[in-house]
Amino acid sequence: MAEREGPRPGGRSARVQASVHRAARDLLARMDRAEVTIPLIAAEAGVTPSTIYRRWGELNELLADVAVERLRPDMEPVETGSGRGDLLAWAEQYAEEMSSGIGREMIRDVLAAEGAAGPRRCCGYARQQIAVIAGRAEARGEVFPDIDTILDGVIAPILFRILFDEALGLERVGSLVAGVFATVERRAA
Amino acid sequence: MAEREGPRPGGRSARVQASVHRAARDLLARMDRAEVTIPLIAAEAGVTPSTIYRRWGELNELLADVAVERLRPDMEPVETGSGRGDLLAWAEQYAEEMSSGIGREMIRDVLAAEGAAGPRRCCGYARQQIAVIAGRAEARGEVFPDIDTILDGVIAPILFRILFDEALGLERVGSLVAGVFATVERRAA
DNA sequence: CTCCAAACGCAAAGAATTTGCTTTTAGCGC
DNA sequence: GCGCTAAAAGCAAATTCTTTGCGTTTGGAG
Repeated sequence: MAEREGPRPGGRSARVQASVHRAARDLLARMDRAEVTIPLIAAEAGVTPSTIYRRWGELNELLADVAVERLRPDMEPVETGSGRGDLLAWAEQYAEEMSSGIGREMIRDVLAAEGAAGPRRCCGYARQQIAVIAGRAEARGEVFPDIDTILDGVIAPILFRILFDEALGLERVGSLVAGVFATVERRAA
Repeated sequence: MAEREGPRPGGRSARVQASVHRAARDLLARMDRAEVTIPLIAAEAGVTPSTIYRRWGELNELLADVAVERLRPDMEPVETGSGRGDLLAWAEQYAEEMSSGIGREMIRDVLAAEGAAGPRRCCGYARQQIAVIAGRAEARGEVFPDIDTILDGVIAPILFRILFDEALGLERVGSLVAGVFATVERRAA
């Protein structure tokens, strides 16, 4: 589906990356995020710290890398029979995953890294999933909101509240979905 | 207006905090963000590093502290004659400030810190400013959207795009404002 | 099979962080 | 005013993390 960014699979480089990623995930699960250091991860992964420093530069970059990978959706949105139902189900699950403690931390890790590549990829993941739902809706001949409208009207508030305020409850997520549909349906009429 | 959180003004503690904040701001303006370290800030501020370590713990916390302070609005939203005009003007300025390089960095600094206190305060700043606009509109007897509606419908997309995608242009900000007004006006009719 | 470039390990040097102890300072009761 | 006290800062040693030079290993290409 998407092309890998790293080195060819199977090489030494790929093995090291995999074991470092796994070590980081394990340590994050086992101890407080503030206690995790590069030397620790290196020891857990069975490599020397300098290897990690040379590849990732600093802890934030590595953790961001790990977080982006964990944030990648591992399945297609469930089908409920209608585009609106699909979107609601997917958005509710998205909101729940993201507002969990671990989800919140992953978002922060992604945002804390240097460039904008990580956040963009995460945005791309959401866009992709919504595109799948939109495609199915279109195939059924339904009216369905523009993807950017959904990003602004549903995803943005969910993430904004998680990051800056307090996570939205499921019923508020439902209202957001209702909102983007109300606008598009009114426009279609 | 709001009570200070720090120690009493005028004490030694307050002087140290002020000089450290100023030193951090100066250094951030003068050099790359990745080059700024606690020992550097300490030297610039004329204190020992251990003072900073004891008070803030780590660089992120200090920078978040500085960023939150810089993000605090320093004036009331300008008056344009209508609530909608006020909101549009304020939102456009907000979007511009936040999407500038320095604004983006400050947001990231705030989000990178440990607790949720910093982000909440930033959200509170926006809420406060919007409340001022809403109050003026109400005094004129206008229909005006709920503050949370504006947070979700205008602020959230602005920040979401800055953080995860690409900053919105001014005309898109205008669309967002139009959107929340369309909904509330339709409801009022 | 041999060579090459990329990536890793090792270890020393350099920088940041932590910590115990001492000294300073601002506020408080007398 | 005058000490007294608790909080905060300075200092310096110990620890931990980060950077870097150099030799070695490894996987792939010719």
